[in-house]
Amino acid sequence: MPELPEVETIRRDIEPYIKGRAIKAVGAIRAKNVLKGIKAKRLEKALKGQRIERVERRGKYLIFKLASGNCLIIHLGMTGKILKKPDRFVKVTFHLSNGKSFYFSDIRMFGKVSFSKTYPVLNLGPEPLADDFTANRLKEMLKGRGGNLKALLLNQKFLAGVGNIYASEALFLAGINPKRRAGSLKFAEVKKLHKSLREVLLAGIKYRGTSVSDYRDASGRIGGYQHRLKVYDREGRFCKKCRSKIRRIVIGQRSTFFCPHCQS
DNA sequence: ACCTAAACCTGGGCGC
DNA sequence: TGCGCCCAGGTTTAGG
Repeated sequence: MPELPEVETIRRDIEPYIKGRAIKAVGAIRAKNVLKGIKAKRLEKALKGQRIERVERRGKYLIFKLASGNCLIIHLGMTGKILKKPDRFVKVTFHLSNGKSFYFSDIRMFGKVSFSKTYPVLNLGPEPLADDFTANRLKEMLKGRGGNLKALLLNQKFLAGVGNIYASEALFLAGINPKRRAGSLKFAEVKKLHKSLREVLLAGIKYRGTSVSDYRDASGRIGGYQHRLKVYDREGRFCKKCRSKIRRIVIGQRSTFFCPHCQS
């Protein structure tokens, strides 16, 4: 489910709700599959009494920074949610010192909850919305890459936070065919792609994420960007620019949507 | 480096 | 109603 804009929306929802509060207790229900590198008992022991200083996002990861320097790390996978009110798929419950709680819920259990004594090393590419991600930097990153461009945009070690929806949308906005070789882009195209990536991610945040199926914010509400998608999930429908039919192809086992006319 | 397939899971939608 | 497919915002691993 959640790509950079969805994770950022959740981060902004949850930080003021939990900031400065201590974790009083941790509950785990059928959570074995979502706890990575730590068992429920040890996680509770490690977190108990710790004050949450801030919530950061790196790529698609949420990093809950604790006053001790320890970190709670959550990746939402495909269907993971952070909720202020529980639903029937809650796997881990975090009870806070003020009597409130927040919940990690996940139907498919591709999400992961982990703990680190220090700030985690996540091995991710640059943050697309950071100032140091420039068109020139993207040009250098693409140089000599022989693989498929759209597949590369989904590679978190290449660029952090872009997922299947925003990759298709950015390529449409840039007018670039998803089947292109990554290293074949001319600088004018690199500049367009750079701008488009930032534009679609910022718009995704502005409209509080894309709910084509499971995504919900921390209050359980749907996002708004699904109404603004230009190509994703629009196979067979008319391109909003040129009225051609949007096509769906598969690249690297993932659905990829594009306009064959605007992205020739 | 790069590609493919499969695996991890559950639930919803659709055709029959 | 029900069964059997197919699909899904992600990541990892194995093998070629």
